[in-house]
Amino acid sequence: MEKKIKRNLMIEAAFSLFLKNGYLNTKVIDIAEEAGVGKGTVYEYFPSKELLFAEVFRLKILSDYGEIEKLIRSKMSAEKKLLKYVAFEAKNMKKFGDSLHMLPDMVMSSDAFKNEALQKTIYDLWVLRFNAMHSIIKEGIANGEFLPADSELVAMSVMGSLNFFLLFKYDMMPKACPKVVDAAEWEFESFSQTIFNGIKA
Amino acid sequence: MEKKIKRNLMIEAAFSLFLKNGYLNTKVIDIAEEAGVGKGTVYEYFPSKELLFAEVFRLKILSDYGEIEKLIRSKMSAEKKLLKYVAFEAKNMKKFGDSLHMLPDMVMSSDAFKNEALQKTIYDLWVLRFNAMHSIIKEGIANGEFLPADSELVAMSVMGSLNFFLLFKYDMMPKACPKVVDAAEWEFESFSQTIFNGIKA
Amino acid sequence: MEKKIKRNLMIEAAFSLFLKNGYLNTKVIDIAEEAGVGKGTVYEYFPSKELLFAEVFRLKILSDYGEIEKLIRSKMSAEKKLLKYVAFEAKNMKKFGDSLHMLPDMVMSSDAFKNEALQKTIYDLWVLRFNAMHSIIKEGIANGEFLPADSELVAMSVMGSLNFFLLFKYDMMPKACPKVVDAAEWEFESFSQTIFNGIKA
Amino acid sequence: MEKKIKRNLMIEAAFSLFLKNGYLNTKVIDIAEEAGVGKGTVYEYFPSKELLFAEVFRLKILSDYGEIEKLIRSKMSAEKKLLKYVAFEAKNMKKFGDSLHMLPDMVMSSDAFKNEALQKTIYDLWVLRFNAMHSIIKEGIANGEFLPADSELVAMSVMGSLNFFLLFKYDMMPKACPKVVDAAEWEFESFSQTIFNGIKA
DNA sequence: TATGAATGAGAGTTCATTCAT
DNA sequence: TATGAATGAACTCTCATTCAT
Repeated sequence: MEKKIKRNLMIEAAFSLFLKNGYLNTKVIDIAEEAGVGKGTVYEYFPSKELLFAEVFRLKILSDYGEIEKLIRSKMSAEKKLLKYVAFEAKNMKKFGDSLHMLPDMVMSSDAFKNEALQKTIYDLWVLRFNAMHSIIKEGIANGEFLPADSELVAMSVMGSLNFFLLFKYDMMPKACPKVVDAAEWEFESFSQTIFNGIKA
Repeated sequence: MEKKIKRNLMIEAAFSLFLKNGYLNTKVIDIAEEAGVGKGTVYEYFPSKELLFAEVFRLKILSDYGEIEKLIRSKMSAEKKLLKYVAFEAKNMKKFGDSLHMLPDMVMSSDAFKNEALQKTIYDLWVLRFNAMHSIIKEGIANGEFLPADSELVAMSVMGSLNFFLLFKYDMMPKACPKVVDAAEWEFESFSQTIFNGIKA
Repeated sequence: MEKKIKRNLMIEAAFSLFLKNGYLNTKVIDIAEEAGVGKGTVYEYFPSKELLFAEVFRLKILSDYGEIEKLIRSKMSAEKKLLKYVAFEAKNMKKFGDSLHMLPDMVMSSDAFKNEALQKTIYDLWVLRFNAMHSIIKEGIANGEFLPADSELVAMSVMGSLNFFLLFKYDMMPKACPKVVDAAEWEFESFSQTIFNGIKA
Repeated sequence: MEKKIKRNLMIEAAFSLFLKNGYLNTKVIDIAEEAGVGKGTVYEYFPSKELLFAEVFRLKILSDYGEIEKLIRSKMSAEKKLLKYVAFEAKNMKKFGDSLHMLPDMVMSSDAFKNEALQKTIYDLWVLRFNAMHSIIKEGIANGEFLPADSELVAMSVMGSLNFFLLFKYDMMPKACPKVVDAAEWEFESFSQTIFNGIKA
């Protein structure tokens, strides 16, 4: 039990530091100190910094997506599911708060990662999310809620739209062009309308 | 003239290596050797590896966006402009071929970059693209082609959709789930339909 | 304890090499090898080569000057104090033996040093020595042992005389004009006579 | 003739920069630019940076000491000669103005210099100065102006006193302890009194 | 089990000097 | 003769990982 606690301490420390400073700018010694353990101890629990990242990624990011499974299997309408999914992703983003340095490492496999398994893990998140979105879309098309179309294509389009909306809102825009974000108090519902109705008059 | 040629040689060498192996995995000596010059020569032309990247970014990525200005000012319908813009971005993606290791560095400012000017430059590309999309959308809404809505929100949504579509198609999906991509011969027109008409029946 | 020993090993190695070859001609790897440790180890104990020098300077040069305080506060006559001080400086010089390459770095802040704190430390030694000399002279003038005069001026004059005498005897002359030194077996007492009595008949 | 001018331009540029920034912090390209010539041109006139320094040293520092010869051979009293010599050295110091970074390189052979001939040249200046002082002292003792003593020892003592007085006043003290210098408007005559009369009451 | 001292491969950068033009 | 583009040896410092205690 003690062991589990110490392991968790390190996961949390790593998560917090990766988030705040990014993977490259977080040193193993920083993690050890933040967790209140010795540097060597990190290597008792994780084979390398990279695999520690993999574990952080799995536990702090991937794990949340368990909820999605339930959402997919629930009895709501596809539209309702889509709205819930959007809310879920928005919630995920928000929990990172202002420390989004990790995002690039999280959403795309940085070339700082040499470990192929880790690269795969990161890409797997995309598959997982894509599959979730895809099944909602497929269901909506099948039951007539959504316009008939290539479901994979639509899923990709919607997911892309969603992801960039979030990324833009929380990461890029604040850095690139702070004014835009402050000015617009975009609502997710409003965002959803565009998805649902398209842009054409 | 000679000097311009040698400079170009280095830019091309760097671009090619950054693209293939990523920024971190490309050493200055690699670039020098690829360009057929001495290591010191690289520093005669560029003050640092980071600023060489900045120049590669500016010349190989940003420069193409000059075309966009013309597109925006042309007399086409907003819908036509949007389709052209989508085609333009798709063409850009394609030119990277199969070597997309640089993409993460390109689309998001890697935490390997300490130079703030460089970080800004990368974010600026987002602003540039966003502004292009935004003016198309605004124009379409103004002339009744597009549904009335918050133009910034719609622009973001469409751009996100487009970007992820491209990124997915060319970078992530091939790695994460090769089958999906090979199977579906997604057409950009088809993609555009979803954007224009939404998904709701 | 072990740690103190290893630190000392490095200080001694650095001191010996700086002394023999000078600061610039001593590489960090040389110090590490001389101390029998790895290159990285040097950086575990000292933040930079320059700050290692600062530490060597502090421990091997500055520390000795603690004795001076005691001398100043003792109950001897000013003349006796002055003689003791001269002997003290001579002893310091002698301990460098024949390896005096470090002297220029020690007596004047080399332009190889960028660290301002280090430059200050080196200059501070001059202040320390000046102050010691100055208080001896002031005391001597006050109690009538020495001729009334501007005490700072006299202190500077005496100290300069002393320093160059030592420097000449041990560093410059042997290189510039070996014969002079070998021929003359200058005595410090004899030197002191000139200081005390002046040169005028 | 043209050639002589260009050579001089470089000497002056080098002198000025060595003086302001020190030998190590002056790059060959800086000298070339300051002199308004190409970098390669420097090497047409001087075999190396080090030997350029040697030339600067010879022309800008050593050359002045030609005057001394005349002083020595003149018919003044030894005391008068000594006073003149002190004034001469003071004048030399003053001409460096506030840019005294070069002093350490000038007065002691920096370990940045590998060239033995250069090291010898620098030490030779000491010999030259020592010999000048020595012959004045010897003369003074011989004709009864000065107290009988070991002339070499006295020469060394006086020269040291003088040198440090100047060095202290112009280089060290301003950096180490600016107040002392500003406060005391030391006069050279006053300094000479200490030399002549000693300090003993 | 926990530690942190020790390690050294590896990378970016500098700059005196060379040499083709 | 004058140039400045090209060079690469050399050096400091970083930090993930190891391993003796």
